[in-house]
Amino acid sequence: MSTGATPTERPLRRDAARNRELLVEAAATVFAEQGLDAGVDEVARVAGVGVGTLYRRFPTKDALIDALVQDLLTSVVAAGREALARADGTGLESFLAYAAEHQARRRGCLPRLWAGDEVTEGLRREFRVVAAELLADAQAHGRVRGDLTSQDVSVVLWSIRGVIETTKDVAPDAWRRHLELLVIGLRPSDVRLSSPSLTADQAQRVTTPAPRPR
Amino acid sequence: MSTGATPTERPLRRDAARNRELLVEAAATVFAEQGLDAGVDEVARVAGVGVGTLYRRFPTKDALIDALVQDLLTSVVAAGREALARADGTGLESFLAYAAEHQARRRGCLPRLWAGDEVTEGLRREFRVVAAELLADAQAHGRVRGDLTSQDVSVVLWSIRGVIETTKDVAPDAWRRHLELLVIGLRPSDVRLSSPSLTADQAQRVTTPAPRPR
DNA sequence: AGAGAAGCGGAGGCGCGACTCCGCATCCGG
DNA sequence: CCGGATGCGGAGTCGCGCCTCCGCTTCTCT
Repeated sequence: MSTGATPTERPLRRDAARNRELLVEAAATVFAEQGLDAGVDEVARVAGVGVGTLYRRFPTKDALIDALVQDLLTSVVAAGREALARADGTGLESFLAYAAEHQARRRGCLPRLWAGDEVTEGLRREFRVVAAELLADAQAHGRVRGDLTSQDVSVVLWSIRGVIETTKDVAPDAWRRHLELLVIGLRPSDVRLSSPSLTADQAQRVTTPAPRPR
Repeated sequence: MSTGATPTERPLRRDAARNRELLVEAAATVFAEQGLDAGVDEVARVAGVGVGTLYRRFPTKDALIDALVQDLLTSVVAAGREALARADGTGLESFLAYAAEHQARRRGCLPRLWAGDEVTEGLRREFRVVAAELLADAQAHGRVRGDLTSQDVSVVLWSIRGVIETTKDVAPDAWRRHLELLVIGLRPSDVRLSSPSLTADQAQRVTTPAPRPR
């Protein structure tokens, strides 16, 4: 605990704070439009600041991307907690919709959303916890199959990611119908599943690749 | 017609033909393990040839990737035709399984599978045709919802892509269970879908981005 | 077996993109 | 209203990865 990681280190001058916002916003836009290998200079240009400014606030391009990932994961986890509070079995479904919606909005950082980096790993852990609780709630109310695991919930979002990344700007809403079909598939049914779920261990390792190759 | 594009231009010396094979194989491996921005030199190294050899056979890195895409699309389309020949309504399901399986095997080129390049666009067109016919067959036998469109079939594969890319080496089979759930969702049901399908036009534009930006 | 075509390797060139540096501008407490 | 601290910009550096080039090797046809 103590003075964790993200907390305020010092107030940051007013203009500087504003520039930070501009940068994050610009990064979201640029990466969404051109993919993660858009140039850093382009992000700075769109934000209307110099590259120097960018690098003073984010020591590295990766750090900038991580900021986007943090934004996204934070609001998704928060939404999950909220949905969970209803405790009426409908939380899981609306959570999936919410999470999908936000993945679409912040599609720029999707390739890094589930792919490692210890900074954001804590948030992903929280995500897993919330997902498990939402699933338990939905199962308790008989709204989804009993043989689902919390890993299956993650997989749903990974699949939505595929749809979003493929349909990109042409049809930014294509994921909606897909999610509807998928949710129907999650409902209790007498069809047995023959393939095993991911284990909790595997699901965790998916989000934290090996040591430090990249 | 005439002497199309892919057909034999000249027999190619035996060792050269073998090297070409080695290169494609190496590319599949390397790109699968390290992603598409693995170095060209690495591919050559794994294939056991020099970069010069690689570039004599494939004028550009993109051309090498396209070769992988062609491989994949060709066998998927072929499998689709075969499944269609059964004409008993089960073709769609086994086609999806087959296509998913092959996407997993050739996961190195997934980011380019559905993303433009006029060379492979012809194959994607064939894919769309086969998918539509398989869907019609399945619907005629009452095995899937009547309100599905052939675009929905494509979307299923795009979503599988997301699962494969995310679970990568940790759990290369994770997509199986997901596909099972998805297929259940495709079955006829009394739940109405509230989101519209992609239009045929949109689905086509997804696979052929703008002019020549990139 | 010999000749010439076809193929091979890998050292470098070249361009692009992440990051650094430092003289100048802007903010804000007294 | 002034001075020092904080922040800014963008030209330049550096490394990396795609691709070229050319002297040598290997195949194949007679």
